[in-house]
Amino acid sequence: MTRPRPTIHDVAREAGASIATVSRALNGGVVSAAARERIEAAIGRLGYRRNDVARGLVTGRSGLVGVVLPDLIGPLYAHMARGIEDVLDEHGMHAMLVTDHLEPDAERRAIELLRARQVDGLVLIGSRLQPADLRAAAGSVPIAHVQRDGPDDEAPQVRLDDAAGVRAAVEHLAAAGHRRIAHLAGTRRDGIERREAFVAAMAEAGLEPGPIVDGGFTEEGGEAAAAVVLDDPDVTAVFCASDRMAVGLLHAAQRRGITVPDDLSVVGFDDLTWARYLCPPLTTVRQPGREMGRAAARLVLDGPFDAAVPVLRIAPTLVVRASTAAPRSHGPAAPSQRRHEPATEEVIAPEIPPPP
Amino acid sequence: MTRPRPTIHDVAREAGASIATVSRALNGGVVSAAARERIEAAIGRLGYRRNDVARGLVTGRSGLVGVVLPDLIGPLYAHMARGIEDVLDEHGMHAMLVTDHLEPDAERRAIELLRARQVDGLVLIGSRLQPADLRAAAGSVPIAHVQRDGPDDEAPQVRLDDAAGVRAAVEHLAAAGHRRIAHLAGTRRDGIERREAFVAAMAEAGLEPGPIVDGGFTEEGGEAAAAVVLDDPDVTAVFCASDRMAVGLLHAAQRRGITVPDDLSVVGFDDLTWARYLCPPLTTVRQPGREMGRAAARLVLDGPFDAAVPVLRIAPTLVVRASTAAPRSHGPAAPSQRRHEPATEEVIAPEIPPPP
DNA sequence: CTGAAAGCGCTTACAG
DNA sequence: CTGAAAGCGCTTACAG
Repeated sequence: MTRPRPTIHDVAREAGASIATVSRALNGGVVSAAARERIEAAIGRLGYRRNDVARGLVTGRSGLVGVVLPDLIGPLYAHMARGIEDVLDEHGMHAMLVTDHLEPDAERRAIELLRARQVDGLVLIGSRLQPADLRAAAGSVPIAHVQRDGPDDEAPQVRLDDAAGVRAAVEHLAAAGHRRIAHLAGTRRDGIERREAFVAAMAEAGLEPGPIVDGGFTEEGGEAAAAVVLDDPDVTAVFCASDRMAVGLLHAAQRRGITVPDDLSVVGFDDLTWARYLCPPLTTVRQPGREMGRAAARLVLDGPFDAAVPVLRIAPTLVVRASTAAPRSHGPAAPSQRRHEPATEEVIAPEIPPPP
Repeated sequence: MTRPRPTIHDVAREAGASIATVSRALNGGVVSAAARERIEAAIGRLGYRRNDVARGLVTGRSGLVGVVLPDLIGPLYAHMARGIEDVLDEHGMHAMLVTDHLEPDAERRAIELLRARQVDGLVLIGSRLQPADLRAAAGSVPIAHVQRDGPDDEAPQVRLDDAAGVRAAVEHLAAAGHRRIAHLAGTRRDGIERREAFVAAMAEAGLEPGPIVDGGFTEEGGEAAAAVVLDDPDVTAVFCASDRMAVGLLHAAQRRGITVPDDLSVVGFDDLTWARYLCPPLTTVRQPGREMGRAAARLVLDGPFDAAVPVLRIAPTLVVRASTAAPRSHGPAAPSQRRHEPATEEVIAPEIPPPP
């Protein structure tokens, strides 16, 4: 059972053909019916499987796209990976996933490793490498970014339309009657974009932005930042730049006896798997990870359709659950919003403004 | 920038050495200091990176371990993958992940694909292939299983000590005073093991098992199965074979106005990321996915230490949160258990019985 | 339609 | 310590 695996030579001998003919049979080239039959029989008898590594060496294509992502645990990244696999599958290609845990050094190593394995392309999720370092590590391998964290480079990228998501959230809150809305912000590039979009959306709604506090995107950060926000008695709603911070906020509020949404409305961002399971179920901006992954994979395989527009924006949707309601000063909210009924949710796709 | 990548020949020419010497320098062989210096300089100038695919072809080792797992979305599988990567990293090796979405056909294809890429080993998570099919697909590539779903084969495997986890859950419930405990079961192999362990643990506690209903491990299944269980007025507690079924049960209970844990105690299984976020936070049996992945990776790299014990059992822990309390007939539970305070949790490591 | 030959980018005895 | 040569398992013009 542990005898050396059969090679194309073994098949050729067994079938009474040359290896060139076997190779053609394997790759759908022109081969007489008789030869094909003998070869297939030999393959079956020997249990032969082509060595794709050797094949890749001569064809110069590995059929592999390298994916470097922060981790596999965050459901958002996993969804993106799934989207990438969707389109690679259609092309008979496969993904090789390497995690970098948000460390630039690990990111560089991951890229070099992938390059040494001759990947045909690279999808980088949340890359923070500087353009020069990136190019040095990746050489001439084509790249597509998803939600790149570092400054733009020449590679095409797909990003969430963060501003549209923020606008939908703020409009939802403003329409419910909230006037003083706080923001828990994150420090990455998309956090900054969301923060700026928050200020802009508030202005559009004719409102002053409430307190803006950095929560670093994490539960703990959200919990710490919550203190500042909850001390402001005029704040009736908080828009968080991530679901993880929203959880921290929810805990902090509960500890202080502040009831959501009666005393405070909370909106998250991402719609992670568990957002619907929170107490109360969280109103949040859903990030379509799988679609973003699909778009990136297409970008890396086909290149951008229009090199002049290297950023492809994907539209998020607002998912309205039970963590938002009218502020107390407006009287009790409708009964349907008082119940924490996870089954009830409403999805709002924000209007995407036409590209400038 | 898109000029062909430099090869070992280019480096040799640039450094005035032979490719054999360059190869030795690259692999830490004996090379004069002068030569090594010239070679390193040449590598830097050219931006050379070794082609690991070509290297693998001659060494016969790819440095890759193939991992086939149901999906990347389930946090448990992601943790297992992380554990596998932990130990591969220590060995300078890497994982190639392929998902099969629980379809045997996809599993077979995944294995063949991985074999064609010359993986040095295979870790199969939840494999359901028959031993013969498995061997046919994998050839002579070493295999280690994690929580294998199909019947045992000759490959070493790591499994959760399901029975120990079930026992801890049942003892916890029995100690709280519950007498009639129902079980939501799953149909996979580990579901069956948990079901049998449930019956055994109830007997040990001197109790008749309550109703046992199949919920297929899913939220929907749990919700459907819950109906049967909730119709039994004597049932005061339910032990679910998965957190996902527990969520379904929680929803069904809420819809009927049954309060957890006041009217009903609920225990889950797995401790998925969001179990602590449920209403109320879920008492559950934590499956140490990362450790299980680590153990499997060691198994596939080193082989089993003792071929006579091909099943390595990993101990789970019971995480006590707010979804369990004394049954109502025992009077109101302690106040600390009435509050849904996610911060409060108690971890109980069940005693692992010595191997027979 | 078929086969001999060159070559993909490396490593590894084997001589020197 | 170093280099020429063979070979890993394939594909692909090039002749026939």
